[in-house]
Amino acid sequence: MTRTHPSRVAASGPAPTGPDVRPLRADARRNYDLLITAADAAFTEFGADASLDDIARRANVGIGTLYRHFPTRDALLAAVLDEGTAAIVARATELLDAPSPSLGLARWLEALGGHVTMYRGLTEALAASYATKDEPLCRGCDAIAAAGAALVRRAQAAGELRADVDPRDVIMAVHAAAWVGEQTKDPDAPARLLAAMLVGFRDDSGAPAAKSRPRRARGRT
Amino acid sequence: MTRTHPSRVAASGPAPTGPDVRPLRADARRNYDLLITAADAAFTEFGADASLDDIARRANVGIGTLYRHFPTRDALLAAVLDEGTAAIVARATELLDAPSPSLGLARWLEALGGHVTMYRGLTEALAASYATKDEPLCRGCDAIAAAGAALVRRAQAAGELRADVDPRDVIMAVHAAAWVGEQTKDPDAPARLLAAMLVGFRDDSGAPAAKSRPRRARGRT
DNA sequence: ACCTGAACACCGTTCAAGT
DNA sequence: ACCTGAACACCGTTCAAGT
Repeated sequence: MTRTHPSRVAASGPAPTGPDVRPLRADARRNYDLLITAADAAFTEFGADASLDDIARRANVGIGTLYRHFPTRDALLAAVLDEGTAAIVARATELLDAPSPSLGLARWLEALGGHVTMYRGLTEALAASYATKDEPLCRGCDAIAAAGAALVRRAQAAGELRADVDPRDVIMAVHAAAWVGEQTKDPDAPARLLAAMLVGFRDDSGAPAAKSRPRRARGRT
Repeated sequence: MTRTHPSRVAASGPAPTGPDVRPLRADARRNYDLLITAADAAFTEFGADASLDDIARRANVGIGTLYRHFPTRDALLAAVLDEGTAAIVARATELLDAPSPSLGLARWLEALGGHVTMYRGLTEALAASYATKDEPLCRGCDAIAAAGAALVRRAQAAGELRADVDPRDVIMAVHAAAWVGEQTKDPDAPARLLAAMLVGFRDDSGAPAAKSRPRRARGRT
């Protein structure tokens, strides 16, 4: 039983409508679609770290075929998210016409929060790829970042947001709040924390200089 | 090469100084200590998801012995963190005497941020256990939560923090900022986000009602 | 009472063989 | 050109056999 995510756009059938639609052989195209559908179902049921073997099995496709189409998990995830990414970007341009800049921004951040929590564990994958560019998953990052930046700058121009706030911080705030939502049982915690950050981005009162010192540990490869 | 974490207390030798120190056979005790030492090294080098096999190998101990002493990864993690947890709690009682309540709180949150980033990936493990109680890793959670709550209430009593702020939200804010620090390359991002949240917790101006709707996905078991 | 390590289950990834 | 699935490497966990 897969419940539907609030931010899911009416699944208009799997469609590789990316900018790079080179022609595929008929069977390859069919397998691509089967994989997208199976992946969406598996990610929905098990989270962003669902078994790739299982996805291939659901799609009635050899595991090698999955790897041929999507050399990495992130590539598959990116493909599945394509529609949602496009929807978020479109929503941003809509909201640029909202009467209140800050409210328009808030609405968009709400939509973005829904998008990055489409699958359990997705926030983490997205945030990580957002940091280390050139990852396949970050294919839509620039578009989303640009869309968000436009809304942020509009709110800043209207004096409804501090001028020195980095638009990327605002987007990161949504990810952080979404992450909290995955960790805690309190369904309102993400909203409270995001609201607090937005107040902090708006008000000019000097915050106490609380620094957190993240550790730069060596990766395990 | 393992770098030293800023918040690491001078490693005064591995010591199971927990409240439940039932006597162990000499060899068992020795293995316990070897495992703690090896685990700390492995977690430092590879993060909180270091290979348990590798830890047992480093300790010159069978993998079964590791599981006998620490039935779960979280149990091992909790044991390794014991010293740090005690230090954080002690620091809180110290800071209850700080001249400025809000500054004392800020200093403590700084220390807490260091603690939860002792190993890469630790923030996530801690935050998750913080939500779902009774986990072994959350052995020190109550103590830390209580210590933080005292500092929060002191700041609230002094009017330096909004009265309706949940102390757990403040602690969660530190975790969220620490998580951001693990995702991004920008070393100042966690400090900026935490500062913003603290301003939001202090100021009374109604924030735009930006809600993020977390998804309650079914676990994979 | 405690230790050991083989055995099992599982997953990701590659690649030689097929069509 | 694309598909398949066996093969490999790796990891977590258990448990029968040992001391």
